[in-house]
Amino acid sequence: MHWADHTAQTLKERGESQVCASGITPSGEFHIGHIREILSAEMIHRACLDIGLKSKYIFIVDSMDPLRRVYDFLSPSYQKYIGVPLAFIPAPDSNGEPDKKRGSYAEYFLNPFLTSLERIGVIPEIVMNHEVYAQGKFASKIDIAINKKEEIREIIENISGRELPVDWFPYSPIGSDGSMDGVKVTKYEKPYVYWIDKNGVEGISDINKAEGKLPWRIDWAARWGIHNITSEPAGKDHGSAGGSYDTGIPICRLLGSEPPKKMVYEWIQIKGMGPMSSSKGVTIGPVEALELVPPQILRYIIARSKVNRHIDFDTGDTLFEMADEYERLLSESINVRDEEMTRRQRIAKETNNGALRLSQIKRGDNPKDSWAGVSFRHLALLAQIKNDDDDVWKSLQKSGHIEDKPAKILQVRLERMRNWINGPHFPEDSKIKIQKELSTLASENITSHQIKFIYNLKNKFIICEWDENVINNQIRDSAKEVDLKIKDAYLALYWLLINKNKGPKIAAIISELQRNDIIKIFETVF
RNA sequence: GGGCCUGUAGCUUAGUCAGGUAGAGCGACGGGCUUUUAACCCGUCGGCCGCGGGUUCGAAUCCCGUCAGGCCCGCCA
Repeated sequence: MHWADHTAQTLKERGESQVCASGITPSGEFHIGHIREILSAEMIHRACLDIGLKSKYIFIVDSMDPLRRVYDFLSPSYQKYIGVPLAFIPAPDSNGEPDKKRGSYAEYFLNPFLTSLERIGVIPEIVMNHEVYAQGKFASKIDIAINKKEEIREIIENISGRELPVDWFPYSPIGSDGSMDGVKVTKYEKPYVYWIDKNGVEGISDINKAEGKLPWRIDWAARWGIHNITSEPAGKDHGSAGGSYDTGIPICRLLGSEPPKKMVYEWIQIKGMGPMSSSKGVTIGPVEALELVPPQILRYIIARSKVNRHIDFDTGDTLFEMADEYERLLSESINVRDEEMTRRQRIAKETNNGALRLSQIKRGDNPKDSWAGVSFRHLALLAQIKNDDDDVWKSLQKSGHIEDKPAKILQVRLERMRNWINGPHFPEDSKIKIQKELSTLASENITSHQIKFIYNLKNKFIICEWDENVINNQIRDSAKEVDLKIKDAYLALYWLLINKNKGPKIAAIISELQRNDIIKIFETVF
């Protein structure tokens, strides 16, 4: 069974109605790792719906979280916003300067991410945490937290092993300058928290308004109750022993609600895509990823991996493998009869089908409709040797991949493929590089017999029609005339033209190149 | 120091929760397609399931120990 389905089964025991949630702090650019946070929860949500439970998926934006430090992409003028909730800070302009016209810091980073989410079919109910505070929904939790301050302190100290300062208080009011740093609480009289900030200014915060917030560990535990969250997968940073998940569970109960069951997912790591990018520290964002990869396959990368396995995301060979695996599973699903399968094979099939189901953009879409019918590798190859899309389609018709016109999904896929090939993330090994002259490696592998063939072929190439079929016939004729095995003839051409011992149809490559260029390369042999 | 996760074929892994003859893909190799392939089809090779012990009629699976790798415990998913 797929992990999301399994989780849904477990949740069913808890009740008919589920709320799956993710929470992310919009402190900077979103990246591919956040996709796992989102999709882990969203797939559980879908799995719940699929077994007939009621479920909703909410995305809580930690807009009330303070700016921690001045990040590299921010100008030093952000210094004054440290400790200020991200919802109340202006967004940076292209120089990293605060610019009030751009809206809030939180929304500035959030919005493009939401666009990406929509493209992978994730339409969450957005909850801006600062609004929840402003609506007074945190008030009762804040009140309990303050009244049970010592119990909470004990939980955090015992479980996390961390010692809290003597003047620790389970509520951080916003000071006179907007920052929560260095604000000391002096008194609590429901619903008012009295304080004195680091500038010596005294003030009052109303717990019914967004005039302060609960510290992270309590905030998280409180929101589980406020939104009735039943499932919230968390990153391993929160999940490790003594982390915020472990303290959150008893705190949530103390605040009067039943917490979700702990679920921890592993990180996505970005594997270097070759020496160039890894040293430059290129990270890949969801927007960028979606320009290369079809949305179903991006979802599949998350769906196929168990939550506790880390994922090496890279835009090189593994992307080929995952994409082709997706295609293969789609076309395979009718292979074996169920009764002929062993228990293990059945489990594997069930899990795979679950992954495919959850990889669709819209819940309920038939996975088969996302089948392009051509492997990534093959398309990558055609895209490189055929500059015109129509020639790609012709080639696919000829090879029997498609019957007549390419489906929309295939057209889009080719477009993305061209982006990938022309961008920095395409793996070197998969690139076809046309040689300018005979390489040393090639000269070591070409025999005198093969040189005779090339000489013969050159003379034909000077006069023949420049068409793929004609060219191919010339190659075969040439080989026969000098009594060379066809296979060795092709081998010679591979070595000479792309410096490898194998490759795509060589006639296709040659026909895409200029006659004169080919002749020139040939002449470097003699 | 505390803890989590992982270790199965050259590579990526399924199977571990509910113990019952070790599955798959990629790669490699071979063959076919009377036109080559990084297309397509067929086949072959390849695993002391990290190591040692225990429980069991039976262990990749449960228990104990051990080694190796990755990661988290300073609000970065």
